[in-house]
Amino acid sequence: MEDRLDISAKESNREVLEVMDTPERSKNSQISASLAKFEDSPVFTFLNSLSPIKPVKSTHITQTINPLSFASIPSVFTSPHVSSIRESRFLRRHQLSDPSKPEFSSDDGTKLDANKANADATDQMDEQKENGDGGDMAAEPSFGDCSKFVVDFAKEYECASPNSNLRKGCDREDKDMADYGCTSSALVPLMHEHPQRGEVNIDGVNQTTEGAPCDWEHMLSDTSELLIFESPDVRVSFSKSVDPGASFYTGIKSDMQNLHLISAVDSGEHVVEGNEAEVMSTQPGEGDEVDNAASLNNSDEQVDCEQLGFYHGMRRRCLVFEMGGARRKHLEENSISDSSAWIPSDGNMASNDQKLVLLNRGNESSRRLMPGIGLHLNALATTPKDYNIVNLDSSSSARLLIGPSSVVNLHPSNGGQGLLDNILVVATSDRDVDGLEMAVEDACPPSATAANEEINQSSPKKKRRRAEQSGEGESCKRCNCKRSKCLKLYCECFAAGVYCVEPCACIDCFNKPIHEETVLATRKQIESRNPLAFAPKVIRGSDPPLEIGDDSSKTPASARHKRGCNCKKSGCLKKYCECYQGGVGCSINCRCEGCKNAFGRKDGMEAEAEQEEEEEEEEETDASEKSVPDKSLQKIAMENDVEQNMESVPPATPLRGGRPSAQLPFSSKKKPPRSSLPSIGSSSSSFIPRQRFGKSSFLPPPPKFETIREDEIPYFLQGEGGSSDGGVQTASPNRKRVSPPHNAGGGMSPGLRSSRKLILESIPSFPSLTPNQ
DNA sequence: GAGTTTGAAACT
DNA sequence: CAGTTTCAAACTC
Repeated sequence: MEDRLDISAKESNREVLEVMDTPERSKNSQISASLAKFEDSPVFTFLNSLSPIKPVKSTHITQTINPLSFASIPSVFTSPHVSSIRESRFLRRHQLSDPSKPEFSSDDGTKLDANKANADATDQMDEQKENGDGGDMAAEPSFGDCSKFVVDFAKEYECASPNSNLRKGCDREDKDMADYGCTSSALVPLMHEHPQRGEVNIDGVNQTTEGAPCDWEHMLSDTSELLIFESPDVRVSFSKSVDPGASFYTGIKSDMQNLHLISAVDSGEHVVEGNEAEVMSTQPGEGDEVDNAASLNNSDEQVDCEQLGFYHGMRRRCLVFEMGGARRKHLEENSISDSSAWIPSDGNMASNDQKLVLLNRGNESSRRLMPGIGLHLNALATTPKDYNIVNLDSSSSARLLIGPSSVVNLHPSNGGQGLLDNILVVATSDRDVDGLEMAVEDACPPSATAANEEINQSSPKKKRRRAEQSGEGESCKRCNCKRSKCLKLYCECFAAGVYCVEPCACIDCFNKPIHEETVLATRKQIESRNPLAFAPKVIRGSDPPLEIGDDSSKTPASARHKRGCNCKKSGCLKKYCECYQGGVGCSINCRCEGCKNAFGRKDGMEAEAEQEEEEEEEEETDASEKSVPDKSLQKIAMENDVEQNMESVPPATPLRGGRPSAQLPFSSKKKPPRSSLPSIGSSSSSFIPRQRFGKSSFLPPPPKFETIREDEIPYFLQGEGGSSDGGVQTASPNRKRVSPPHNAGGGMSPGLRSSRKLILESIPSFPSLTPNQ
């Protein structure tokens, strides 16, 4: 009895002494006295009799208690229920706990807090002692303290740290991490470093720092894992009550944590993250983003921060037309910075990849915005489903399928580059992403294909050769506007939604960040006139061309120019033709005459067209068409031969080779009722390859325009497109014939091609979609 | 590199 | 909405 009381009293004193001083001592003495009295009380005696633990010396206590504590622990780890309880406790503590143990954390702590914390701890211990429950109870509380530590630390930093605001960001994250130590392993060491701490806990439970520490460490380690693995709730709760931004990031973080869980070796990290999440969740505003971003990866936080800063510093060439995009952009930036940070750091490739993916996913899920059409650049082209993690093998080649159109291989060796590519790809698929592209590579146009190609060409200079080679440079917009001030769609840059850059030879250019307002205003104006003005011009259906036309095979991936061309003389065999330029075949939307598009002629050409056309148009087209087109075709054919094959696309050259006779008929005059638009349902399979290899598949012109998958088109856009298309179609002579009903598709989006679409739809492209049927 | 051709965009 | 003009890219030489 005596010993025990003494011990406890000493410990209490010690604790208090550590923090406070004289006043506490007197208090302690008083406490001791009171305890002595209490000792004599019948209740105490009774309790003692009940308690399996006998008042023994500290050494004994240690021995006895450890086992007990362990006994309790296992249950905790194994039982979800228990864990949940623990979680609740964790949370509760979090709420109730005072900012505590500053002494352990760092200099930031305040004395008062420390005292308070110690006092609490002492009290707690006393209570435990009084309860006479030296076994599980004792262990539990102490254990709770551990978690409490974590939480408190976090909280402390959040609330108590004088610098909290100022230090938001890298420093802070860094420090927090370090101080908290929050990895399980770190946490334990912390205790070691502060014997007092150990005493505190020990008092009620396990007295010494000897021997126990190991167990503790182990225990804590497990605990940390528990917290992370079994307490998703905790993380979630963290994000609550936070500003949206913070929540958002936290959420992402959670995801990331999950990912980490999968691959991470160090469980401790999770604990840290948990705390981190909490901390971050409480931070308001912009800081959150920064902090979160910085802390996306504990191990990389520092780097991330740097990266972040770096990235923020980067100039964004893309036009930001929508706020929604802005945020997303932010995220992407983060992702990029993270990834870039990872690149150098290497070892984390795997995790990095994962993170990258997560980020993207997070973006998509949380901010899938389909704002204005204007952002066509990327936004329209992306779909969550498109973000697939094909393979996250860090060791060999992590393969990420990011974005609708591209599959990128991340070879460790390739490392940075690969990652970058991925990022770029992602960017490509995302609306705001152009910013990324720009940042990394100047101003590559949205077209996924082009982007990929460009990107692959490590040298930025390569992009510029647009003038040199028609085929390639296109991806990067470089205008040469003289009179439009680059504020009209004439300007490729502007049309692409990017700012003009150095390589541009434009005169009097207003399409620069400096004139952002002007640009935005102009853009708005244009959009008001034509909502689809900035929308992707090419819609890529994922399914194989459903078009039945003879030349159907020609059209790769059933992609179509949204509006269709209006070529009269080029035979759709030159870049004058937008369809051709976009690497897609002409469709019913086209009003072209004498279409010879190597990628696919107008649909209608087939049946009806042929008949009528034969009659009407043989004359005109023959001569002219053949002359020019032939060259083009030949060229195309060659190109196709070389590069094609990537897709299942039928042999290039379809057009001429396919049916010369048909050509004539093509003349624009009549279009078959069928619509050439790709079916909505589409397996991205065909699509992806195409994208990935860009021009490879069909050849010549790398798509000049950004493309979007039809199924990805937002409703409003579809409607728009449909109407607009329809409008155009109806407007054109050809169209009139067809005049597809907007809603012909039935439930389908209004805009898409009617009749054909209907048919296509009936054929389930996606399993997921069909289930209903 | 200059000039021509072409078709989209813009305008009336 | 049709016709015309403007524009800049694509193309040719």
